[in-house]
Amino acid sequence: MNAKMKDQPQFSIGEVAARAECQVQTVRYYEQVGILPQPARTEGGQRQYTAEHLDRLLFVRRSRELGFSLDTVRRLLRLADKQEDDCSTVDSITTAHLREVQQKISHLRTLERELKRMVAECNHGKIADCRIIQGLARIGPSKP
Amino acid sequence: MNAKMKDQPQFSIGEVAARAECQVQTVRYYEQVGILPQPARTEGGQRQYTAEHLDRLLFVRRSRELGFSLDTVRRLLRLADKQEDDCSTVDSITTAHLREVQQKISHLRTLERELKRMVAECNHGKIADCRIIQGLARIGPSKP
DNA sequence: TCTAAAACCTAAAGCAGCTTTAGGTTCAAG
DNA sequence: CTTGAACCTAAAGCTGCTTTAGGTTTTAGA
Repeated sequence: MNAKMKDQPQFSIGEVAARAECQVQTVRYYEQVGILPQPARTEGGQRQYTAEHLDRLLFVRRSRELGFSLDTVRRLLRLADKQEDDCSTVDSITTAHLREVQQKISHLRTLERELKRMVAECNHGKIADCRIIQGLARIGPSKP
Repeated sequence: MNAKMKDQPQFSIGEVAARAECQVQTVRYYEQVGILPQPARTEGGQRQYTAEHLDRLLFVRRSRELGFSLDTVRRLLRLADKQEDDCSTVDSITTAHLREVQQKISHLRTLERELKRMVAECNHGKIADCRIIQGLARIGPSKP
């Protein structure tokens, strides 16, 4: 068995997109912004992906689903390629992202409480008396 | 006292922006997209806002802080102007938005759990053995 | 073998909700 | 009267794709 075997192109763009559960255009977009390397092409100019490309795309999609920005995904990909490096950077990137997620949650919970209160206060009458509209119109919390 | 009194222009764009705690450019942007009406101008062409404009801007900012889209803010503003209408539409817009916020929270909580698990599993060694990277590289949950 | 449809290609614009940049003009204080 | 802060417009930039327009290639069936 020679080394060529593992390099044989195996997937069209439609196939990798389906396996990664994303759109074909998204795959092209990732190539365009340098997240995915340029694959080989057929004589007619169509992209041919290897299993390695697919793995990389799956990594990207999974990272995106977890809410990492494309820029962070780029950093994670670079780190993933340095197998012998220490994983502390990966750890701190993930921890930082976790904290961002937690902050978003707490912000949304504040909104949730506020919206619930507004809905609860609504007296279902005319807009002139609507507490929701009054709540929106009222001056913000930090006004002296 | 004549009716003119309440129409006297009172604020520059910098003043309304400061009171609404937003940027000057944001105020101009709202005018551009039809969220705020065009104010009078000085001879030199600078915008002059009335108290009414300011109220409207405060309404917009407060709605935005609660996460309503600009399009929804437009609808709320239209409703707010129809004082004698029933407020049921306002109620349903708010309730629908509350549900969206709750969905976002539950999505973020899923991410939070996942990220926490990944960070906890990290063994702080080499990237080759990093469970976080492995977690990102692994095939998604719905693969047979 | 031919043909029609499905899948692919590029380049550019569009979405939300602003922010930033560039290059001026007006206003208010000293 | 000058200077600097605040204002003006128009257009581009941001994120992460999606959509549109207008073609070319591949593939499955007759």
